[in-house]
Amino acid sequence: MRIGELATRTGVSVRSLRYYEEQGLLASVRSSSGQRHYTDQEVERVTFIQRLYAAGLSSRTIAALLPCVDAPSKENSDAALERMALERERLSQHITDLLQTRDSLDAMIAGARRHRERV
Amino acid sequence: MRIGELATRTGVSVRSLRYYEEQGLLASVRSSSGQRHYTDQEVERVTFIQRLYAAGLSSRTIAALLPCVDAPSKENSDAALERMALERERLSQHITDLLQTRDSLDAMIAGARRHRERV
DNA sequence: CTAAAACCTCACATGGATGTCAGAGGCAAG
DNA sequence: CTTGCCTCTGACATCCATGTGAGGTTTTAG
Repeated sequence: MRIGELATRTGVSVRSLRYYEEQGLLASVRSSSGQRHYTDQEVERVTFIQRLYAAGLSSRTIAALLPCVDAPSKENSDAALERMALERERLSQHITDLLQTRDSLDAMIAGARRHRERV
Repeated sequence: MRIGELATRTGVSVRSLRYYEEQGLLASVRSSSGQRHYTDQEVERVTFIQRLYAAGLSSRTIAALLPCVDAPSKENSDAALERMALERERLSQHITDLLQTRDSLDAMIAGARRHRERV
């Protein structure tokens, strides 16, 4: 498929897909005229990239991890393993924070509700 | 206390504190010479603001919610309640996504570990 | 064959929170 | 009083993912 279809399938803008390629996160096969072509596999990969972005990882970090997903090997696994564990920890901490924040929000909401009914 | 102390106590830069004030998130009492002064209360408030930032809320949104924390009233509670519920929902969704991402990361890590031991 | 739609590259713009610098004034300790 | 640190405002810089537009080629549909 071409880039437009990948974009609509993943919900990611064409611009972003090109950016991912520029950052080394996403590969494409070029037709003789220079147009990018992708396989169905890439749909999954793009959503995975999006997920990592949502987890707060930067392009650089994602670029460092992806090779390990693609082809786990001695060279990359050692360094990447550590990095993944690190990011996993950061993510866990972040989730904990967010849960706490949600509790705070809930308390705020409950407070507002109480106030409203009292009046 | 003055701004420097608030900064070190909260771990937030002086620059950011001034920015919060500019955005209407944080108030200060000015001395005759124009220096900002804060009470201990503000320490808590700053960390709360940080928490909301970490939850992905923007300054605008935070500014819209905070009045409701400060002084719940008929005027603000009605609109803010809805907004809070909305943000609460967004946050919940985000947490769900992150949990999924963490699972993916765990799978990646497990894969790398397996590979390493196999070799 | 032609027109519309999709694609290409390059480059500049945007937004949001923060960093940083300059120039000036404030305040406490020696 | 002076020295050194803190603070003030204002402005410009930065990072990063994305948007946007120009100018040009390719593909597709009629």
